[in-house]
Amino acid sequence: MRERLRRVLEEHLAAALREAGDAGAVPAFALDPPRQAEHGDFACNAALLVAKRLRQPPQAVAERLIAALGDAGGLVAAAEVAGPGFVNLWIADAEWQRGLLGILAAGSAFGRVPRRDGALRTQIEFVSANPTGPLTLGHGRQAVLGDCIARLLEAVGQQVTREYYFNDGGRQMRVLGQSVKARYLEQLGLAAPPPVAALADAEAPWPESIDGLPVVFPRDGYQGDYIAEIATDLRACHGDSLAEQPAEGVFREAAQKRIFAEIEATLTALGIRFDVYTNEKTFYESGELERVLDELRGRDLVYEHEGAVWLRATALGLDRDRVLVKGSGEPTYLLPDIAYHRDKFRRGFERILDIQGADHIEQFPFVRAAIGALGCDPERVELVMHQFVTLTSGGQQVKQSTRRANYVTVDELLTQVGADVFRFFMVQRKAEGHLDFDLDLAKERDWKKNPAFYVQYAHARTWGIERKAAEQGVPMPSAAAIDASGLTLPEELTLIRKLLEFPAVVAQAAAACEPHHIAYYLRDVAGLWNPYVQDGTRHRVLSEDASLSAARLALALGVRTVLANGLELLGLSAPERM
RNA sequence: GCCCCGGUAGCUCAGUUGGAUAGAGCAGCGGAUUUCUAAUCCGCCGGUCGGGGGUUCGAAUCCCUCCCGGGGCGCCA
Repeated sequence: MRERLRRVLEEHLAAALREAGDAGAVPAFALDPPRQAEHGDFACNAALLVAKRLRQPPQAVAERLIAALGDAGGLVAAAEVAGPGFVNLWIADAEWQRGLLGILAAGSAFGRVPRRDGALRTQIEFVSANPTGPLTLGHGRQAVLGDCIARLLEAVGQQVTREYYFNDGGRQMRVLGQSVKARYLEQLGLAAPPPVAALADAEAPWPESIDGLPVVFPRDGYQGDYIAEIATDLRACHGDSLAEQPAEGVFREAAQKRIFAEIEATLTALGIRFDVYTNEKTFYESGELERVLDELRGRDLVYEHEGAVWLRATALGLDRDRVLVKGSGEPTYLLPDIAYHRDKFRRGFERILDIQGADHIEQFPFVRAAIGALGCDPERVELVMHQFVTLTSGGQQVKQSTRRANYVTVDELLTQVGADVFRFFMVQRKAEGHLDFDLDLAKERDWKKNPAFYVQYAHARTWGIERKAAEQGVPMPSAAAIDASGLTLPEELTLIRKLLEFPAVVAQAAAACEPHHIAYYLRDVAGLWNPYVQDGTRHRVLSEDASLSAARLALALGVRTVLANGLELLGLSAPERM
């Protein structure tokens, strides 16, 4: 409808410009629902934009535009010039009613509009946590954010691959193995646990031994309880027979295996499935690291300094150089990351999206620049950055400390609030801002207060009405033969207008990779629908008037369609009753 | 010191890529209904958009500058 209107306006503008001897193109003008309902269904600023070129005051241009427009073939019910030269347009009721039928006809496809720029093959990498411990709230936010962006891109026609990149070698995992072995030895009475005070404070003295027993727990070890649990499991299976085994072997492997299984279980509980898991080790084993290094060297982007191999990033416009291979001969994370990103291109992805926490963004420009130097188009690699999550409970911020393993995990929160609420809260803020997770509000079970339930309940209500209709023997309207002309109340037309905005909201959210727009939009729809149903004294959906009842049932189906499709985009369930 | 991200109502945050009188939820206040310390409905209050300058018909939005908060600036990932 809006596009039809836009085309008509464009024609008239082009004609006016031609008449004035201006051969230039029609500028891109706004045609949007204004903030204030009194300003019409759509407001257009075109007259303001071309006034100068026509050498006429904007108001006069607007007047002429309206005169030329007429009723645009029954589309427009009224038009006015307002303010400095806006054209406010009112759409005929019948058009809105027709629009509702369009929603019902499209069904689950409503809002899923493939964009003109085609079905890109898109790869989206997120979470990518190494298996050293349970997922934290920051990971949780990234997991939900990445998955929702993937859903949005799919909705506009892109072919999305969800990918998780990890490293089960390297220093982190070495320390993990050492941590588990230390707990194992402690449980067997062969080692002493480090004092609590020393663990809590990085500056505190670290004893070599206590009461004749050695302290083997690493200074920078992983302190979470899950480490001790893994050790306990090993003891249950193998008794004390592992005491002489190296930390690198069975300890590290057992820990990695179990922790990864837990991460996958958490992601499954969140409703997230990855298509591909890529291990950093792949690039070591395939010799790809050497090749990348050689190619960079061939472009004079590599040099040696103090025993290390450096990337000459300053030659690529960055502010400093970075180490690719440490003096120990071990690559830093940067080199495999470059190899990995090139691999993404080689696998044929046309668009590459990295979701990263604010602490990792420093890395991105280097990868991107290096990729560009290797002949890949850096424009195709995009970064979505997100800030951290703080947890508030009882008006107080819950202190989180990674070092002391004193943090709330995704799992813990999921058992308290459930996946739907968790997802909604995580995706409801824009990514670049800090997210304050209000635990009290998340645990609130009153649908009126908890925004996730508020939306879901609005959906469930459409089913409640359908059940009521069935009880009363009122048939649901069949999509082919709906007469929506009875929907004339202002609140009904407002609702339809809102429902029809959905495809534009999806398109915008997808284009910007900003799923929070969907969350806000759904709350708005629910905020119109819930009071409409609640206020049953003024207008009941089901009444004596059979055709009016049918029209309002159609409205309920329209609301259900939009809410269900929107909840799906956010990965929330759309319950039929609550 | 340098880089990135934020600063909008008491709190948590939106603000459609420059549009008209800046919005929502919660909190607060008032009224209505109501058989309980509850619940529901309606209404109200609430703002120098961090400060200052600039760009233009028009700025929360774009540019410059300063202030505040978070994160980063490693041969850790």
